[in-house]
Amino acid sequence: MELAKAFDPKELEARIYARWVEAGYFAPDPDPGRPAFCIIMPPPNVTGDLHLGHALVAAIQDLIVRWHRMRGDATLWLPGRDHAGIAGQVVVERELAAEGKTRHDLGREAFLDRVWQWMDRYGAVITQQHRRLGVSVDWDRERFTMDPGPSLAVRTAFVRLFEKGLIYKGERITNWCPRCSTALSDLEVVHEEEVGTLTFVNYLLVPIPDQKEPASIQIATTRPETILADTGIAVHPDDARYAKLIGRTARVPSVNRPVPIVADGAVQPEFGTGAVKITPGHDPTDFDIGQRHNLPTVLVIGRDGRMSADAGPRYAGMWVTEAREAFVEELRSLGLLVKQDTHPHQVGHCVRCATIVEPLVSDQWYVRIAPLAAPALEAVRDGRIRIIPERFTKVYVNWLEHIRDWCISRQLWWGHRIPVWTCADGHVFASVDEHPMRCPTCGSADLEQDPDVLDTWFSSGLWPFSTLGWPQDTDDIRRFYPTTVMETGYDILFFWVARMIMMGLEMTGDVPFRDVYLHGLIRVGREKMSKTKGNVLNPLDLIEEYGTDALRLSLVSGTTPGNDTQVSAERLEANRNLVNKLWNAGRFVIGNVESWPLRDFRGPLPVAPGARSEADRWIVSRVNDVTAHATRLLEEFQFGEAARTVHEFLWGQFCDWYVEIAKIELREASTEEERRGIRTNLAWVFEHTLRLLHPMIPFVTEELWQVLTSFSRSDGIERPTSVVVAPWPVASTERDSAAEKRMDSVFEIVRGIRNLRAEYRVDPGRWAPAVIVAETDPDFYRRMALVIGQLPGCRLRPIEVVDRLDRPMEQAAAVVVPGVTVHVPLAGIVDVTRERERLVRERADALAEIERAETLLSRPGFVEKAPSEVVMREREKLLAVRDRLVKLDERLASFGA
RNA sequence: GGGCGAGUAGCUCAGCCGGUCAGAGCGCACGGCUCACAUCCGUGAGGCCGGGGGUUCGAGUCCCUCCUCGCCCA
Repeated sequence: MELAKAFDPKELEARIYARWVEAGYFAPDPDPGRPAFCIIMPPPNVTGDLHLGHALVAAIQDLIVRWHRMRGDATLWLPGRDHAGIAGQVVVERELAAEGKTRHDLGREAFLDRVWQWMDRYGAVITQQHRRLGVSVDWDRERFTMDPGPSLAVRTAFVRLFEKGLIYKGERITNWCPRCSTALSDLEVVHEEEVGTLTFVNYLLVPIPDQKEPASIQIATTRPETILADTGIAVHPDDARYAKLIGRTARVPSVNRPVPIVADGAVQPEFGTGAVKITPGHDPTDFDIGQRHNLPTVLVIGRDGRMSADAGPRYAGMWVTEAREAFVEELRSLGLLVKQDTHPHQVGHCVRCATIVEPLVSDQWYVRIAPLAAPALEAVRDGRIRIIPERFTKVYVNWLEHIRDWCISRQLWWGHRIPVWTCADGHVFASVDEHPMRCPTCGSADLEQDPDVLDTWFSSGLWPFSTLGWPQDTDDIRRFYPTTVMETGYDILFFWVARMIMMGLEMTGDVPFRDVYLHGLIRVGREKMSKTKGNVLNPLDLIEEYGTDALRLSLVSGTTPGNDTQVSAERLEANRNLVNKLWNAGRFVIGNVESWPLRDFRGPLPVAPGARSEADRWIVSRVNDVTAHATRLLEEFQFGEAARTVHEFLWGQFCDWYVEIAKIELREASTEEERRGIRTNLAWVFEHTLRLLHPMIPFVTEELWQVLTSFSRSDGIERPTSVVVAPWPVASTERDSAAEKRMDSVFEIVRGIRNLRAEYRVDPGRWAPAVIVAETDPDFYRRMALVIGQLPGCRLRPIEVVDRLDRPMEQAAAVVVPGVTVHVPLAGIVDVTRERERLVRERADALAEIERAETLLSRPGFVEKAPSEVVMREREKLLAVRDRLVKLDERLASFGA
């Protein structure tokens, strides 16, 4: 088998993915005995290409899903797409605009046809992109929010809420986007600080004949143009300055409307003058105050963002900002303008188009949210749903405790049409039936459906169960609901996660998922990635350049739960290198394994005891440790740490040490039996590593796994046909601490030798003789001598191993570790003065360490209060370093110091 | 105004329940084409773990406080 010298992802990714799909690995195992594991993928908006954020979702979820599949769970990862509501309509409108048309030119039906065309086209693009990312989703269960199933779920949910009285229509203050020409929910308004103007205005009071009272009251406002719609003035009830004015009547400037001065606790006495104008028609807070005091509502701004006819002929038709200036001029001419101060304040913008949102009263559909929020709070508080990282629980709770009713109607064409009809006689009813024939009240067949559509997030809220077939009682619902993990970005905790929990509990009576894992946002440089900033990295470009595995590894390994993460060329390069390292380690292993008696994936291979060197036992022990460690980290959702753990094992232990040692042992082995033992161990360890890495880097691991296992296909034993469905490794043997201790000592010696050669600038090609004085464990060092001498950077030959030094070693440098001293007589190279300096330096280090340990051990309370293992470890350390000090002093003495 | 997060080697960041946790990658310096890999190998330099106070035998790791930056909510 010839494997390319460098890993080339392009050639094999598509081939491997196609095989996976064809083999049906991504469908959940039908065996009812297996535990069910399910993730519903957050459906990407079908408005354009996938960006890196989607790639992050794919990488993390695929990691979780592949891991569970390998653990033997019946695993379902269900993919989907979202119709994107406003965003979906906007992209098509933009396309139309390029043709000089608006949606009204086409009419509702033809426009919707155009949107569907777009959705089909981009739906296919997104699917293709997901395939490139290697997602192990069950494509047969893919869902689109506008499919018949999810649409039926939407109508069903709506009707249920409607009939329970939890959906109502009302004239309420609404966030209105004049550009999108639709209502928005509170969440779709983003507040940004802008420098505005605070305008102070005098309102004349209607005089009371006998009293000498102030003639006017002064208010402050950031929106003077809405004075035209004022229907009241409010002050704080405890504000002594205005106590006497409560109940009086003031006249609205310009229009001279008489309005009451009311007391309301919502007024902030320290803001402005402490008196505020009340405009229920155009301000949410004022609307509430107006409700409390029965103030009428006047509207002076229309849905197009211009002043309406009710603003009077002088202002009608003006843009709001124009009217503001003009009206201030009028105030000035009336002598009622006091002053204007600059004033930074928060201004709401449409989340989609950044247009300034106009709060105005309009007739919209709302979900009465309190009855839904209470159980949703309870589910998280009592632990039925766990949010990871835990700190977001507080954010979630805080939001739900202060939530307002949810405006769900949108004045759009694209989306789920509100399933409410009105008959000719004015009876209003909701119906699950898409085309009800008659009014259930009067039987009239003259029905008209509400023209509006629902907020996209309404259908998203049903996603964990609408995708599984709800409201029908399907096998999937029974098996996979509640789903197991909801994995998504923390930025849609409110938009989506909270609503799924509310809707799930209301509709199904059960939580929609057990664990919510929130990942951070991808940043490029300092900034959040966004199309408007133009810093969007296209994952497909990165895949072209670095390969899918490297991209995915960069995304998961750079990740800490809930924290934002940066993607950079350096990181991608580093991970591409890691993938290539694995590839080449694979080439080495595969090149050494002609036939591999692979018996059992779960247990350790039976290996002839004589063939098992300390190195073999050490690396097996390490595998078990890293397996246990990585598994635990995955269970804790610590994906980044898990990736780093396996990385360190692969590169820092397997490649740097075990492979290098194995090369030497293979060369030096005297029997074929021994060689087979080493090769078997190499293959065993490497195969384990491939499985540990597969959820993170599926392609390269699959390719190597296939080649590696292809050697063992002729023994008639049935095995997994892919690493995708191979079992997740189980740490099956105990740590071999004796082997680990011995090998650690070898590593320390080797590092010392390398350091010594580097420091003396010994010609790298030159071989030097050495004497190993092993006071402890001399037999082991006799076995290891050839290995030590041949490891990269050592070049020691010949090596003599003795258990005590019987002659003086002059002109030699020495590496001193506990129990062992390696003398390297580098005749003519070792500079006596330098070597003495080096030893003095090391002696100082040892002394410092001794002092540290002694101080620690003698500190009052330490021995009594610290755990005994810690104390023991420190004592051992102290003994070892003392021994080292003795050896160093002996060496120094030989230099006459 | 409330809440959250971050501040650790030149850069980007890990450090879970306090006790080799002072680390990784990149960068830098020096030396190597060693039969898996120069997308590599070896060696090395570099950090009062934002400031101050406290708890503890022991604190990047817990508590308080302050400073800087970022985010969310109102």
